[in-house]
Amino acid sequence: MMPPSAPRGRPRDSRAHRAILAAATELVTDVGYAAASIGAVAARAGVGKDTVYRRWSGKAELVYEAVFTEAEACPVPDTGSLTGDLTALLEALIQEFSAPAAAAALPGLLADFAANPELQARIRSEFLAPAKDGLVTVFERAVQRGETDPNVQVDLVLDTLAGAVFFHIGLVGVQPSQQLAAQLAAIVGRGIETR
Amino acid sequence: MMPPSAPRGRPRDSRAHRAILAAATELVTDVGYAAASIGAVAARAGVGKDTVYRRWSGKAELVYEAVFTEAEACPVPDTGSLTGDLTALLEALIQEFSAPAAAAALPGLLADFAANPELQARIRSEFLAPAKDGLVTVFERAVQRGETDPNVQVDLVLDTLAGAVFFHIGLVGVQPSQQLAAQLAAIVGRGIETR
Amino acid sequence: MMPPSAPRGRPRDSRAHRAILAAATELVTDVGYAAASIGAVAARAGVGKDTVYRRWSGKAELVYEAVFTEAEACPVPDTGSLTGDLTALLEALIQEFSAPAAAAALPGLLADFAANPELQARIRSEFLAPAKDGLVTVFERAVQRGETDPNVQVDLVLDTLAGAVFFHIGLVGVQPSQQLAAQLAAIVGRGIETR
Amino acid sequence: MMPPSAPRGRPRDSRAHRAILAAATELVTDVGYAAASIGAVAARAGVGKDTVYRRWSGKAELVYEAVFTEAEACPVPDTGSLTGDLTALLEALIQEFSAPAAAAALPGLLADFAANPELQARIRSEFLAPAKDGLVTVFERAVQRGETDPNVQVDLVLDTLAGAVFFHIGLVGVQPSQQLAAQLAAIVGRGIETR
DNA sequence: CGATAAACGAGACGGTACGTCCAGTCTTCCA
DNA sequence: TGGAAGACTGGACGTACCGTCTCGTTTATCG
Repeated sequence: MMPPSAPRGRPRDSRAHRAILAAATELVTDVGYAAASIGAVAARAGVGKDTVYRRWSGKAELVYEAVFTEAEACPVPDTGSLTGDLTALLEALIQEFSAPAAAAALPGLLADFAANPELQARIRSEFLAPAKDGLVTVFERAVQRGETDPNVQVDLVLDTLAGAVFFHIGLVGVQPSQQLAAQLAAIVGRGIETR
Repeated sequence: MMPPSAPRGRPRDSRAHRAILAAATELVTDVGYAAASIGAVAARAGVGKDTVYRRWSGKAELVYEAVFTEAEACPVPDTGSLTGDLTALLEALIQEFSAPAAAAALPGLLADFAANPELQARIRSEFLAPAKDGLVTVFERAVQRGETDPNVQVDLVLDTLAGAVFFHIGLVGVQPSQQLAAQLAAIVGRGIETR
Repeated sequence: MMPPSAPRGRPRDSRAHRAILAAATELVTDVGYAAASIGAVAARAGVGKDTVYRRWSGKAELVYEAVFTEAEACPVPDTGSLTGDLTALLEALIQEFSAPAAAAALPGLLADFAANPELQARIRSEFLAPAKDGLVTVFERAVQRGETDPNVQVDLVLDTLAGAVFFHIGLVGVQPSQQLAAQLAAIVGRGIETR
Repeated sequence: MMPPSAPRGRPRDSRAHRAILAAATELVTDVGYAAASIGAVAARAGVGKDTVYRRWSGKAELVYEAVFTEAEACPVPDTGSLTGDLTALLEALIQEFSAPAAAAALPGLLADFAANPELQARIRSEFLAPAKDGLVTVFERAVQRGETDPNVQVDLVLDTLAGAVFFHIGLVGVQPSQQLAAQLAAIVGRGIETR
């Protein structure tokens, strides 16, 4: 096993790292994803452009990390019912997507990810991974309770929930109502219940 | 009131109009939405840039019209059951979204629409309008059959269906399976059925 | 014969052309050749960088045209003696080389020309062409007067005179004295006289 | 007076010194002066950039030392005639200037020296110093022989000879002919002879 | 002998300029 | 007047160097 190779040369400055992420978040929130250029992020962070490109290969990767890596560590909900669990999951998803920076970044960010085959693969494997983990756990419990049967298509349900929230909030620009999570959970939950 | 105003001077050339739309469709399909510039569209159409800007105010409007105005005139399905009708609607939607030009254009196009308040309003009023009309009719019939109750939130269901298809095809890049429409219709249809 | 081909499209703006040349001359005089960037020239001229690159392919070409194209149209001197004619030619050369913009530009400019094979050819054919024409005429008259013989190596003499002036003024940075032209003319003139 | 002060700390590595000079010479010969960056020299020498900057303050100083410090120790010629001595001096100068590394470096190197007041002073005091010493000696002998008179302007003759060779070889790119030294010596020698 | 100090390789740092591309507008000639 | 051509200003792109700095490591002298 290769050890992480002796780290030679001057180590990267973590203050610069954080300053860039903060600047990216602010800039996207202020002027939008399309108008936020890497040069402007670097300038606001008080950093050279190379220092940005050394860490991220483009705007999409940078903004993704800046906006969607607060690792919310939200515990998988366990309300006792499938619909209740889905509602809780959706509430977290809605909150994440409707945060100012996220709402400003999402459409352009997803477009850039979708346009690049290498990044496209990361949409499922990183973007949706936490949600999927939660969803799998919730389904396992529901199967044990007999609420649903084991061969539910988790990926399809995940795309449906994420797509619904993204379209509703990110594109159509609707201010998410209090009941949104419950309403979506009701539709999808009942749609996959046994019987 | 001004009558349609005596069309003074040389009338616009409809061949140019069609050439531009065709060039836009080809270019988006070939190089993607982001890399398709207005200058390149004009050059491929054998047209000056101004001739494009005189008719459309930007890439988003142009590509929207080029890719999504084949007026599919598809009649509202009437299969006798809510799930059947939804399946038919979804099949049309999936076919539309997975056409080469549409798949290439959608993410970037929606991002540009979402970023511009003026265009954002048109996502619902134009993009989704035909689908919504069909959905309303289908629901009316389902209410008459007693399959569902009258206060279904059409817009929410519409966002869910469109979002699911967009995420599945446009972003994650999944080749749409034969059963996709039926599977989605089953989930959502059962989710809004009475009882 | 191809006519200059119908000049289609918007013609180039001669005001921009002149503004760029003026800005280049000023900037070279102010900050020196090395520190004068094309971007700075464009900015000072109130012009986009493309407008510069559309006309000149690099800093060397631009500065050459800006600094050395005042077509001095100085008539070939005819003082009656070889040494007198050479003195007059050298006075013109010294005046040209010691103008502020020229003195600031020359070393770097010649270095850039020398480094590029394509430009290197132009040093003789353009830079030194007017001086060479004058020198040839002066020699013809001297031959007729019997002062020198016909097989003088004009190019070598030209390199010697230009090199001497360039080294003295351009490199060593000596303020050219009043007698410089006469002194050089005396050395070189006597060196090529018959007997 | 401070003695050379006990040299504390690790002494400089003379292998690195030589490796840098060799790398600089190679690089200038291979890619030219302008394209030879300090970073590239350091990399080729297997050395950190600081190790270069610790010894030389810039590319000009480094390349000057790399290319023009073979201290050729050529003895002042003594052929018995002014023209003969000049020919010998010029042959040495031509050989020095037309060596591959020197020819590649000269124009850019002189431009950098000329652009920096501090370095400009060194052109005469270092670059031309050996040649000047020889020239002075040659002139002293010529005066003793009665070939020329004592108030010859050595500096001007030096600039003329060096300028002629530089222009002929360095800029115009002429392959130096066998007779070049003799021809130049003939012109300048006769030009400063008594009578 | 251990402390101290400088040089070393590597490479990250804030900057500046590069030359290209595109946006959206303007200006010319031709039909 | 419409249209093709193409020049216009402005600005972002991603790359390359600049000269400085900060690491961990090595090699010397000095107390």
